Amino acid sequence: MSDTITRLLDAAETGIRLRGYHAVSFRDLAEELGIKSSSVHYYFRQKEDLGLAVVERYTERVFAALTAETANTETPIDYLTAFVSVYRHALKGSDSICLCGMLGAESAGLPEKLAAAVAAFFQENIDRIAANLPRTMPAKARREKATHILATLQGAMTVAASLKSLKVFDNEVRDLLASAEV
Amino acid sequence: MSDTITRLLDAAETGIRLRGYHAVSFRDLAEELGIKSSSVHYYFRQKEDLGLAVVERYTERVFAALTAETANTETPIDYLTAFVSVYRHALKGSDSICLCGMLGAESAGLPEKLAAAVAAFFQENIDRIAANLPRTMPAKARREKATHILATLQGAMTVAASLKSLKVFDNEVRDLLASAEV
DNA sequence: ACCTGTCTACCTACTGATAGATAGGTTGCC
DNA sequence: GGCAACCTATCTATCAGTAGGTAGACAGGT
Repeated sequence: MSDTITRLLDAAETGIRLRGYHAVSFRDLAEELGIKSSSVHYYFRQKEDLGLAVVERYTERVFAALTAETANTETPIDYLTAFVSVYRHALKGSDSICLCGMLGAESAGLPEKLAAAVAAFFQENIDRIAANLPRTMPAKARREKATHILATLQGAMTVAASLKSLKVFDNEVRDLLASAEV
Repeated sequence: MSDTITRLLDAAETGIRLRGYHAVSFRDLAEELGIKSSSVHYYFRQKEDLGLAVVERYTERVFAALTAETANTETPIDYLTAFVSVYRHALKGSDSICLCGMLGAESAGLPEKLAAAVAAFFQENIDRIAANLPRTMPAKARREKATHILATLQGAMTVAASLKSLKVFDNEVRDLLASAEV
């Protein structure tokens, strides 16, 4: 993948995660990269294409990290701990919330395909968590618990970002893990 | 308060909660009301002023509802149940997330005062919840638990909105209340 | 000769914002 | 009572700036 595309995706991702989809413009991205906005259109015909590419790359990256981090976990609690640490790492590194946490909030104002990609990201997260909850729980309960865990994670990032406190996120997560010790 | 101001605040609040601050424009608001965008500026000199007014009114309304709903609760679990139902009601009525859930996510891209007002809203929520957790818990633990509850609530709304499922929110909340029975 | 990546130059639509006009209502004073 | 002054709520017209998007030229590498 060309360097410009990577830099473009990086800048767009950062912008969306910090300020939202509608606050990111081709001109700003171009300026950040030292090129012209028409050159951005060379790579991404429409803004929607760029947004889709950002979500796609993000989804792949997160799931790759999730797969790697949780590879050697044995108990549900180990799995969750590893799972959560992936998100914490993301929050810590960039001081911004989950890309899909932002886009999920904005979803009513997004192009349909983009909103669908975000929903798919959430669903996949839920499925993965559910699959690693104790086998003793009924499938439905696992799904619901998994949704709860994802929602808490997303909400923790939002509240932590607003209150500008990474500690808020950590406390969240501790509570989450404690309550998961079924 | 003049009818136009009320309608303006209503339209702005709906727009922000559905699509975000940056996706709301004076022209769209004006058109919705059947007036000109310059007339919107008559009431709110700058967009920031409008945003501030929306947050202010929302804050007052939510806390008034919270105060009323939780007035006759006795146990912490009763309090939390009532607390959560205020948010559920809001979600159900409008199919949109908490105003401050949206603005909190966008906070890095908002005028400073607006971001501060949103943070204050979160803090007040946390304080109220914490004050109604069991007295047996140490103050610090109560603060953290309260933050956890608020974050879950906010996250549940975001995920529910993206997956277009009110049920997601209900499952969240059930889990939340279950885990709160200390 | 073609392809890649970038540029200049431009378009239309929309942004938040301002100036100045207007019509109608209210107030205060002689 | 009548009139001047002011206020309210709206308008028209306009601004500079920015949005996303397009067409066509051009340089360099294959």
